[in-house]
Amino acid sequence: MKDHLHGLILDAVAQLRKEGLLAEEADVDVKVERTRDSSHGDFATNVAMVMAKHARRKPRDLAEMVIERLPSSASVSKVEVAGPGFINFYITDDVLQSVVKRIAAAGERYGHSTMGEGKLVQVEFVSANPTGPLHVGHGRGAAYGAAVADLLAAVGYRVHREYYVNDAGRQMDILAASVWLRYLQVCGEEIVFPTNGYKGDYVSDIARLLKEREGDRFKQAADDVLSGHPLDAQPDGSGDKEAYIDSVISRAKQLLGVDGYRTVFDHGLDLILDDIRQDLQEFGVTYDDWYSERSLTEGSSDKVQQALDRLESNGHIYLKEGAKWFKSSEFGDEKDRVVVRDNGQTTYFASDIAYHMEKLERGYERVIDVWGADHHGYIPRVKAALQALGDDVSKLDVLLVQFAILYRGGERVPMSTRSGSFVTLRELRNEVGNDAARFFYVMRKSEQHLDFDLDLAKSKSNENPIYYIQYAHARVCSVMRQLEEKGLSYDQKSAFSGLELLSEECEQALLVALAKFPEIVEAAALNHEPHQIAHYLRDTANKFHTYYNAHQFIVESGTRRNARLALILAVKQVLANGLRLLGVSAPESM
RNA sequence: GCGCCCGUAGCUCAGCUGGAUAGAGCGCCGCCCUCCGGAGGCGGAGGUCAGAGGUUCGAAUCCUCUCGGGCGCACCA
Repeated sequence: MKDHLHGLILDAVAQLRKEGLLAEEADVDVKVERTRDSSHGDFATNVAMVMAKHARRKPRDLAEMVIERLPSSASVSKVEVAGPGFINFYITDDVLQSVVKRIAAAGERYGHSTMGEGKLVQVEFVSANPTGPLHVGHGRGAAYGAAVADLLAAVGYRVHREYYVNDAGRQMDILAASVWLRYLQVCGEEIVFPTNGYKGDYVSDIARLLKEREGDRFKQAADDVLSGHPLDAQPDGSGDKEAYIDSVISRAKQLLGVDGYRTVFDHGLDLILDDIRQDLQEFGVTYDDWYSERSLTEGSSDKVQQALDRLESNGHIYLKEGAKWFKSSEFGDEKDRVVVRDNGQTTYFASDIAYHMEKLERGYERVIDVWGADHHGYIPRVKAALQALGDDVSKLDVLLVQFAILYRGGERVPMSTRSGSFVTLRELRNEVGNDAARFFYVMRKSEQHLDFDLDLAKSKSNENPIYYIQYAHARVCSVMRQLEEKGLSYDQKSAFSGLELLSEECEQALLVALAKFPEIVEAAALNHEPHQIAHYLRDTANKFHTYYNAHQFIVESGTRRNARLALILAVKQVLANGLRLLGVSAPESM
């Protein structure tokens, strides 16, 4: 419809030019938008105002001139000048009501489009280190990333969902060491646990399972394991927890041997990864690929080495104090970054360069990374690396997700990862349910801090937006059940022949809302803003509830009854489609 | 100190990439069930869009500065 009107306007403008009433140039941005207020018609354009200066005429006069030259259209019932010079268009009732038919025909595909033309897009999200269960912060990334991916798929992109598994690196070594030390405790050794180890109970669970599976084969005497290290951090502030844990790790590697260490390491990794995978799946979040960091260096080709070689041959690497540095400052980063440490180990950043290089090699039209906002400082260096490699940086979009803060009884719920007292995603899901969790996570703009009110999410009342929307859906279902109980049935043919009966104000408002849905989905997808869907659904549910209170659907007149039922069935369809894009269920009854 | 995000109703937030009198929800006040689920609806009060400049027909929206919050600035991941 917008495009249709846009065409009409351009025709009129062209006519004005032909008549010499308008200069040739004037490359202006003509917009056709939905009006916010129905007293302004259905659509409005700003042509007259943006061209007024050029035409040296008053906006309102120019608007009149445009209107006079507007080709006639069967879908437009009225055109008028308003306000400072807007041209308002009124759509015919026929066009307005036809949305009901479109929705019935498209069903669960209503709102979808082919705008993306099947182009490949990759969305990488969550990608939390497999050093422990997901917590509520990861949950927001999961809900947001999944919604962004689903939205892009809905508008016609081919979406590849990926989780980057950091199955290498120091954090994982710390996990392996933590598991092993707990294992030794299970074996009866007296082990003082390192301050910097992973202290969560899950580590002990993993250790017990290791004992069950492997028996005593990894057992070593506590003295051999813990003696001769630098001092661990002490309550008085002395000691160095980092140096201590690193030393413990190398002792573990030495005592267990390559194979033994790898077995312990992978035992922990696999169990945690399985847990994460299951957690996400239960949350309705699935992936096409779990991409292993380790696979970048293992196997036939070493991607990290390739990336570094490419940077080096492009002259962007230099040596300083025994380490290899990437000149990222030449590409907008605030300073240069180490890619190979003086001990010969490549850094996490080096892996990330290789990973992003590899992503682009795979031929995606767009590569989207969803990161926690605390990683924002990392963006310039990754982009710098891609640029230095000669890749097209503009293909990479990094979306940041701010933290979610939980509130219970008006009080902030304390969260601290290291102390082991964090709230896991699973705990949250169990407490408020998947639907409320998915919805609350995306109901705010992603770059906005999220106050997650646990009491509200659980409450079954009008205060809770998720119940409000789901209730609207269930209410439609309930009406249909009621219809059946009265021995009546819905007749679509009759309904479609009587759509002109949908002339009540609240019916018109609903029709407009339903017609807007595809535009909302498109905007939400392109801007990566699932919260737009959440707000739209709330608004549409409200229009439905208003309708419900004002009018009876199951009325005597068959045609009117069917027309109204057609409308509320369309509402039901749109609510279900919208909720599904957010990963939320649309219950038939509650 | 430098960089990123954010300051809109008492509270939590929208504001469609510059448009018409700034919108919701909660809370507060007052109404609405002989009727399809009251887990609902309607109305009211409540705002100097943090502040100051600028850009233009027009600014909550874009630019600059100031003030106030959050986060990040490792040879850690």
